[in-house]
Amino acid sequence: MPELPEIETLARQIRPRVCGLVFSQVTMTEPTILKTSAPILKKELPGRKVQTIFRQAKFLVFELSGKLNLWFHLGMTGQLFWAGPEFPRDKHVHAVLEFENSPQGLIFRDIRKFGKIFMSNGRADSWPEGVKPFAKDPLELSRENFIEILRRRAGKIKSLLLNQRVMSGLGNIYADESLFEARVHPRSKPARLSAKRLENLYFSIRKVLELAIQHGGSSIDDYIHADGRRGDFQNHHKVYGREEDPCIDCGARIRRIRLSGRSSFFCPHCQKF
DNA sequence: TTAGCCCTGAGA
DNA sequence: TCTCAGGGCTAA
Repeated sequence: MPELPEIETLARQIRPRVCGLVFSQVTMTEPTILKTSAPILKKELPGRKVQTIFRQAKFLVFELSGKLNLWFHLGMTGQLFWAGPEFPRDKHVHAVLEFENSPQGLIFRDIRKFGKIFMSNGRADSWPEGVKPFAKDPLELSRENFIEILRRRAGKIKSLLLNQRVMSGLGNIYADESLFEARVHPRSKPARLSAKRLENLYFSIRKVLELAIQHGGSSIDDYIHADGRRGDFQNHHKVYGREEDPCIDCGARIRRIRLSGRSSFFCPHCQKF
């Protein structure tokens, strides 16, 4: 569930706390989370300084001294937060990253274990081995690029928005919210939508993402901030999770359909093909 | 393009 | 005990 706004929020919160710190000790208890061997990570991280932290697609990337980079993907239920030794190490805590001269460290906790930690060498923006590069996100894309990318694809608009090789950053929640904002039906085919409507969708996506970042993301089940607080944007969802509720615009009942194996919430009256 | 898989907790 | 939630990968 952590999508672009949630990862961006985390990056902004973790950056001022962690940049400049030097890793001291690393504890890994769940091998499936780690896409780099635990012994290598335990050996490589201590002594390295965190230089920058940024978001790339739905990944949180730490650029370290000595041309080493640490990539986090939170999957569905992943949490990365700043806590001291008093925080209970329950069975869902899979990694603890500690720093020199700091009583607090970073805890990686993930109930469903869809999250992953990767390591890469060289430039911070070069993708880790074994990860097929993700596409640009809608905040990076120009309006012209956005329209061109969608127009040359077959398939339904919602499925394309969820496909991280088409564009990255959107997940089920923000795809539904953006399509509602643009009044576009999730089963629409982009090739059949006018340039004007695609342009409208482009600006709707950016508006929804930026508003969600301002609200610190959405906390539905597990997503929390680096300090343990929750995001607020779930209170502003207009269609996601609102099946049978009245549309805030026209009063029609919000419907739910299955698309790409995911629930899609939309207003059958407002959202047109 | 779609189905199934990974995974766990919540709710029926 | 069964079903559902879904990010991203793989196989058909």
